[in-house]
Amino acid sequence: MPEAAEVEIVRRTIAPRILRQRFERPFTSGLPLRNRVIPKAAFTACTKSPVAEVGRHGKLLWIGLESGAGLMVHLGMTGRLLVGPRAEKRPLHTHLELRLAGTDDAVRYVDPRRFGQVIPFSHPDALTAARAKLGPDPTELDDAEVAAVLARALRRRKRALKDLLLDQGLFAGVGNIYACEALFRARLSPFRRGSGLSQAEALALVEAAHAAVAQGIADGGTTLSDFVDAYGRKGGHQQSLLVFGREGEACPSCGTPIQRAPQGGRSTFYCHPCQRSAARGKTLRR
DNA sequence: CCACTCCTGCGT
DNA sequence: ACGCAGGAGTGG
Repeated sequence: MPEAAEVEIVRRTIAPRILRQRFERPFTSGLPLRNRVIPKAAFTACTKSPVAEVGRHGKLLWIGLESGAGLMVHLGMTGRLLVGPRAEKRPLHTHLELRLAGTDDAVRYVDPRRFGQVIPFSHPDALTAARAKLGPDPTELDDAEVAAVLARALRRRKRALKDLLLDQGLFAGVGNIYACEALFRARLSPFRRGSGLSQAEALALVEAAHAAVAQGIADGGTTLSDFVDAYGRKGGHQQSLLVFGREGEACPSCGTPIQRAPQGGRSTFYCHPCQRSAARGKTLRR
């Protein structure tokens, strides 16, 4: 559900509510997240010092404490990070609750499918290690140097552009929605190989990924069914999606019906005429 | 590259 | 009843 834009909205809405606050009295559901059960005791280090930072890199969100300990959060498909009155009924599928000391509020991690993760850490090295596996975040792709490096990296890979966009080691935070949107914006076929791109095309794709995610953030994120910010409010970008989820609808550019095709086990939405394979460009199917 | 896994919920 | 879902990992 959440890609970089949605996670950024969560970060922005939760940060002012928890910065300088201290957690206490963790509650855990005891159910595994991504097949792992985290014992409640593992969260006690998170109750010793106040929140110093709420950060994000791609889809990875973290809450850093003054002590250097903290929590990494990955929302998976259906994860929500909510803040609100602890007197309110705990939502179904709440797997972690941390009360905010001296207030009536609590932070809750809610995740029906349990594909997400909440990982406590006691030293910031753990965070550094996790971030080291990620490529640049789309929000930093307006940096000309970062964009050029990434464009060159794209041209060295043989995989299909759609797969490359979903590779978190290349574009941290681009998921299925924004990958489709970026390819449409750049007018590139999802099935083309990275190695077939010209430098200009590769750069256009990087810029399109940046623009697509930036628009998603400006619109408060995309809510297809699950996404909400830390206050439980839905996003608005689903109204402005150009191709994602619009199979059969008219392409906003040429009017041809949008196509859907399986790719890498997931759905790719695109406009066939607008996103042509280059005349000589090798395509992976289609 | 694909198939399959982890889960719940929703729309047809 | 079945297919599909914004993610990510594994194993072939």
